[in-house]
Amino acid sequence: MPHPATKPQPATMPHPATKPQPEDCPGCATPALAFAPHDHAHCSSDALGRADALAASLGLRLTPVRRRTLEILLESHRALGAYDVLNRLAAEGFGNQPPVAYRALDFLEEHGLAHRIRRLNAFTACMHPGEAHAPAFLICRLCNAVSETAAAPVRAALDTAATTAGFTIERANIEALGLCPACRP
Amino acid sequence: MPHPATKPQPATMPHPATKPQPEDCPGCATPALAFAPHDHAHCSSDALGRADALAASLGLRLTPVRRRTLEILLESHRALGAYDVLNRLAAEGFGNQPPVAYRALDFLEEHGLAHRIRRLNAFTACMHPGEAHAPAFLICRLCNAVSETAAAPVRAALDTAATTAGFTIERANIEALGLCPACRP
DNA sequence: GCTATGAATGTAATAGTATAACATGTCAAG
DNA sequence: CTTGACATGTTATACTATTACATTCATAGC
Repeated sequence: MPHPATKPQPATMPHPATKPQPEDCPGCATPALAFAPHDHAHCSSDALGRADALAASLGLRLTPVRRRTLEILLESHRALGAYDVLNRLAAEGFGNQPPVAYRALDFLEEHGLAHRIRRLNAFTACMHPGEAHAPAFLICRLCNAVSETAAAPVRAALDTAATTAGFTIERANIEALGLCPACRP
Repeated sequence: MPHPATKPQPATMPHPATKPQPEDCPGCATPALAFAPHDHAHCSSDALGRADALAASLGLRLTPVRRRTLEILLESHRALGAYDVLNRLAAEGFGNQPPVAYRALDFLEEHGLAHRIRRLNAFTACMHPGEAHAPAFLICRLCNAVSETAAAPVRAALDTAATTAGFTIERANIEALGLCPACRP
């Protein structure tokens, strides 16, 4: 049973990052969220496991809200707005004010368990926490699918440019907007 | 007279992008805004000239609001929030509702005359409009200085990664946060 | 000239995103 | 058991951005 979670999620999942939402996008309407279909339940629990391990080894406090927030991001497997996350949390008995979501999301981001996608004002679970990686995001402008790609070479090029300017990079956001394979004409 | 505009601007200029604003940052408190001091009046009028030329050659309508918006960005030579721009425009007799600023800024961005810096929710004039270029921004987290650097190699690396994923990049935001030369310990 | 047309602007109202500030609770070290 | 650090809950508010509609302006065609 290779793709258990690959059909349209229940009614529980409204939208990635709100606005332009052609749900009928050829390949992206399939909620498999990277650009290729895959066993999401697997990669999800996998990532959660690594998050637990990372928290244990670093002494991070992956409290209930934080862990649940991460699970929510992993389950939906797409970029969620802070208020989307908040609604879910509130429905499950956690606080229902914005700081609840923002604090959890900030924590996750700070420790590399999630990423913030500024173009979408949204957050997404990191698919390989713990590994040193400079994430870059490919965002489909039609279906809003988001894919985190390895960007070591990109980051290297960026570091070179920065060094030339005497600038020291601490964090970088690399976000590309365009068309995913499924949405391309 | 090499640096005509390099002393703290009048009281007219409140702030780049609001929040964390140590004005006493060693080198960045000097309003020379790239990381090195330079003749800002020159590069500013230079950029404006190129914008005019570009508009003429492409048949763009660089109307008063739009041109003035660009001037405002160039004058301040830093990243300005939409509402910063709006306040200035309103003070000069243009409309005082958000769409006035957003429309002008969107126009400028669309035609490569300005860039949007998502990390700061701010906008900055493009320093070399017309030239095909993939801009990358270096943002100092202490003084908020923003520098646009040439990022052709960065963009090339990103394109490679995207192609591998079957993704077609149309636009990209590359933003690095860190320490500028003047703010480095 | 005169008007039809589309683009640009003005304006009001509202939606969406994020943070400050303070109170309360929890847990572990001493 | 107390202290102190961190985490959470909650209120209020600030900041960013868009929708919708009315009006004005420029231009091309008659």
